[in-house]
Amino acid sequence: MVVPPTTANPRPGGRSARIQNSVHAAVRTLLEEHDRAQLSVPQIAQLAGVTPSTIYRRWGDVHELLADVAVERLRPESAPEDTGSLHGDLTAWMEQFVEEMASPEGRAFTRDAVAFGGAGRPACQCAAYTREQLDTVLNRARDRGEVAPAGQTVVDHVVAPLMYRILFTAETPGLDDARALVDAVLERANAAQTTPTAGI
Amino acid sequence: MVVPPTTANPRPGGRSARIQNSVHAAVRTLLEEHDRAQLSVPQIAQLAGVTPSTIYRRWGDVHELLADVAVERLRPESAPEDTGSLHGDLTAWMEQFVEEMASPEGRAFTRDAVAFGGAGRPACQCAAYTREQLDTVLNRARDRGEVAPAGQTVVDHVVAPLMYRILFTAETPGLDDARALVDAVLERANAAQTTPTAGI
DNA sequence: GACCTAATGCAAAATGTTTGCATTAGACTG
DNA sequence: CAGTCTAATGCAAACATTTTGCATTAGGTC
Repeated sequence: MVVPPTTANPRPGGRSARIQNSVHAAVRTLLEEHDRAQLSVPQIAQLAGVTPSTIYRRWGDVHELLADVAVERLRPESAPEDTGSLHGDLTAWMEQFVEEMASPEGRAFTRDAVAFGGAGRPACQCAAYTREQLDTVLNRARDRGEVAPAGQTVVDHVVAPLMYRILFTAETPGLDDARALVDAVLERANAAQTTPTAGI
Repeated sequence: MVVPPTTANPRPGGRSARIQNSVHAAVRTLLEEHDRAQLSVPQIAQLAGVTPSTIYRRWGDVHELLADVAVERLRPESAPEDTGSLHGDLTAWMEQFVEEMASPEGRAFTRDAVAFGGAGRPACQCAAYTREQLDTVLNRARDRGEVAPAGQTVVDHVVAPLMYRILFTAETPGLDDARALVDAVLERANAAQTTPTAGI
């Protein structure tokens, strides 16, 4: 195996794209019923109507294919909703995020994305999606004149704790966890603004 | 495949233990030179001096074996060092933690542990190790009469942000990142103690 | 419309995985 | 300490998956 091109699609218009869609669809279908552990390339190939060797050549192995499907699945479909305030926007977005990620399917897809970390691509892509959505919310707030924490701060103290629970513990974070973390980070941002350079 | 017993060892005294050690050692050896992707069970079996079927029966597949090795590798070897103060203890421990986890090998082992999440065992075990070490440090501080944040708080706001960077981004968190997060969480704990029920 | 490249299908070869059965290590009992 | 019993291992054959060379085809380019 050399370097499988994965998602990058040199000929997006034609057969390659059709096959990619077909294979992705087959994987999603099979995942609904079968366990991940007993998901085979020949099986996927048959449902997708392609030869196994095609899958091996394009994706390398099942895990890279799963990671590819996971990234597609975890890509946000729309911009975060505008509720009129930072607190509202962030709460709404994080609630949706947790609901999506903490579900059994979300957890599994996230693990798929993390697991194949060769060059760190799939997981990085997911983190980039998240960061993009957050920055949209935060910039919108700044445009309104609200005080907004840095994007990195929100990732560190809201997203990261939730993802840690999802990946490393058996517990399922709930909407209330998300809300509490959002409240805390915004409270701190406001406190820091009210008392600038608090330490000196 | 039914339910591979994995690490649980009904007969810890004898041959089973020898074989487990031998196989683990073989995996660690092979990982030093070969890429994870081209690591095969027959190869491991040969180096360990066992039959492939033994590995399949005990571990199920390569990934579960890798996860098993990862958990062993990520198990702390000793109690956190006592530097005389919470700030010192926590800083020292987190520095060591980051150094261990952010290295290429640490990242890879962590991914292995997270990837095989069937019942969530391997990753949970790692999180439990971390929590245990943290609680040791925090309880030690409380015994000294120091103000210490809750273990969950430290996990959420120090460990989680670091792990998020390790798993989801290309960046390598440094010792300074760890120190900054520790400083911040302790500062907040002290502030909360100084001004109890700040909100009311 | 003719050419050119890269992706696909096909089939054979190589490799990896599973399984039934015999054997052995080690635990337990008296 | 010997006898017995259980579960783990080895072995080898059956089975499945993965790789690879070659012919073909889709689709982009001039």
